[in-house]
Amino acid sequence: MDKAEAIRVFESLASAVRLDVYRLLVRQGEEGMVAGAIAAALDIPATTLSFHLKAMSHAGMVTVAQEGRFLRYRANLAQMRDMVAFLTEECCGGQPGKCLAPPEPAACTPETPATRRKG
Amino acid sequence: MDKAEAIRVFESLASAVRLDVYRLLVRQGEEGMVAGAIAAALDIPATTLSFHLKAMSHAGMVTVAQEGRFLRYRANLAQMRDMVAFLTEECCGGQPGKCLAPPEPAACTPETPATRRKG
DNA sequence: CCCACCCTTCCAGAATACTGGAACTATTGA
DNA sequence: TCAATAGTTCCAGTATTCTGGAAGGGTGGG
Repeated sequence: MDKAEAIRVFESLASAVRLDVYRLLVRQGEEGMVAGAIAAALDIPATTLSFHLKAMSHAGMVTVAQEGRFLRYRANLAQMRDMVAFLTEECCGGQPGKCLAPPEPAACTPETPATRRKG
Repeated sequence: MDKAEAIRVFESLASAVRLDVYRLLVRQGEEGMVAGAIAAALDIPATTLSFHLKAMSHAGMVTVAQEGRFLRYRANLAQMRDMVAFLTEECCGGQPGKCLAPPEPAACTPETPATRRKG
């Protein structure tokens, strides 16, 4: 991820509407959501939502797939992880010792039991 | 970190100027930088820089300490970690299995126990 | 084909953010 | 106290983004 893309990612999350959309899609997981359903769930006019979805899609934070007349949007978690890696890189590159500690990846614990720790 | 604070954090990183300032401060580490030095390094007018530093400070992304006539700014890495935790929480809360895998904390290798908890 | 439907793009007005010169406050040194 | 320095706030002009109605492009059912 380069600087320009990182900026687009941050812009994708830097407003209440966009953060709401993103969080909604994250909660939906793989199922994602059709544009109209997002608009209904968040009570946003279609044009306004489309404006934001376009920006988020351009930033790679969401993916879009056509299903007949519908457009299904999904959160792209890989892009978020890349963004975190970008920030970590920023940090560690100059000051390894002062970098982010691996704080608690256990909050997530996807499938590696080795990463488990105290609750 | 609540939603409003998260938005401020993202706004702090969503422009080239601010991202440049933040990265510069990260590279400086604990030493930080005085406002005038930042302005000189990045070739930004004092007023413009002050505008952005205020926003970043309000978001908690940088800290400021007075040293005589000077104001020394430092990147607040703890806030960035909290932001990452906020995003992770978003993700894991609804879909633990599909959450961010612990990608490679080894890229950092902090191993300083002092950096474990946030200050 | 034709229409209903879903969503997007177009566009203009509103709102917000950015920029930087001038003035101001705070601190230091003489 | 006075002058110089560091940085901020004030303020205006400029630029950018956001908003949502109207119109347009695809898609599927009849």
